[in-house]
Amino acid sequence: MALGKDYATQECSIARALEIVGERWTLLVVRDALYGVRRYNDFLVHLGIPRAVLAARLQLLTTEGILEKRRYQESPPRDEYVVTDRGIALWPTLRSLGLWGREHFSETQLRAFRHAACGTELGPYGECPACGTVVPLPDVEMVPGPGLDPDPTNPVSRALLKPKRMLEPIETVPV
Amino acid sequence: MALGKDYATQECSIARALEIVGERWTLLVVRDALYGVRRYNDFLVHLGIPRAVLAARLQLLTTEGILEKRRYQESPPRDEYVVTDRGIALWPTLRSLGLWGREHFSETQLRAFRHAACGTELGPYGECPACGTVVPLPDVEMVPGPGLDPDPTNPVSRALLKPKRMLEPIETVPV
DNA sequence: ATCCTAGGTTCGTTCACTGAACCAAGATGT
DNA sequence: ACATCTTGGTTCAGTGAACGAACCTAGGAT
Repeated sequence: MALGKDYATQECSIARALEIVGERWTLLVVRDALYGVRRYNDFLVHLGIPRAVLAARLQLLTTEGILEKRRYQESPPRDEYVVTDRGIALWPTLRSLGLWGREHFSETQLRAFRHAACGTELGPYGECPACGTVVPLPDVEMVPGPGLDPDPTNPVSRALLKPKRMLEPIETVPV
Repeated sequence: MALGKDYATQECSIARALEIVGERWTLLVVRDALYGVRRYNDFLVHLGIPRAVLAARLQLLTTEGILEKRRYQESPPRDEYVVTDRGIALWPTLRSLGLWGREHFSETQLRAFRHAACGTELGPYGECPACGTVVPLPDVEMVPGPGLDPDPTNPVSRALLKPKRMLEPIETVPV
């Protein structure tokens, strides 16, 4: 976290983690990356984040090894940001944070996460109650919940209305 | 998060959660509260946080039902901030965030968490590998790890050097 | 009468976030 | 040939939050 002083005096790995992902917007960028968002403009329209801040966050997440900048076409040269294993490792944190937000501050469920192999909704720790194992993120399927706006204006939210695997790139359909 | 605009456009319980606990310092205050820190001055010296910011965070966490302001003596009137169930519910999030920070950005283990009943170190989801159950926070014992400064200057860090139960108030010994 | 403690508030400075404008390289349309 | 569009940014003035030092208050203690 970069507001003048950091948390350096904190002898604590939570503080270390927050130095990296504790700034405003950062965790939402990672969340979107786990959802399959990869491109600058998709982050931009989905998050409603100022362009300069997005550029700074993508830069920082890349240098910290949470995202990886990767050329996906040569002409014109275009890069996408793909989440790395280090970013995927943030999934339990984001999952439990979202669970907390839903249980304490939300009325309806916005998204559900299921074990793609058997369709069972995940338990609080990301485990499949039916299979009894913790489901790796590529095997998690995200499905829209009842509280989600059925007709969002931006194409990224529309792409995220369809059930999809986590990490799989989103398919934005131009109008 | 209160920087002009909020995350209101985000239809996501992660964003809701971050509106509450996503501001700078907030999660560290909650962490300290779970560790057993309860008093204004103890938060102050342990976190090195500006006084005004601490007052604002304690206020917000209280109105959001994460901490509870409670009079602990009448003369002179003194209040302490005790973490509520809603705050305790943030433990899985903080635990996984700390685990991520340690695994990816830290060399040594700073603190270990054990099942007080059997002494077994907790697994990644806060479960006791020996007992096979998720350990409720009052039954978790925090013990200092090898990476911790053995002779910190402030009394709160000194109090946290001793193994102790989570949530139990810290015992600061005046010099 | 003075000092100390706990828990704040006030205030000027600094710094990050915001939003709008601008920029650039390559593709595409006419 | 020229303008326009798309993608992925940078620049910049204005604003609001964080910082840290100083100050304040109520009640004990010396």
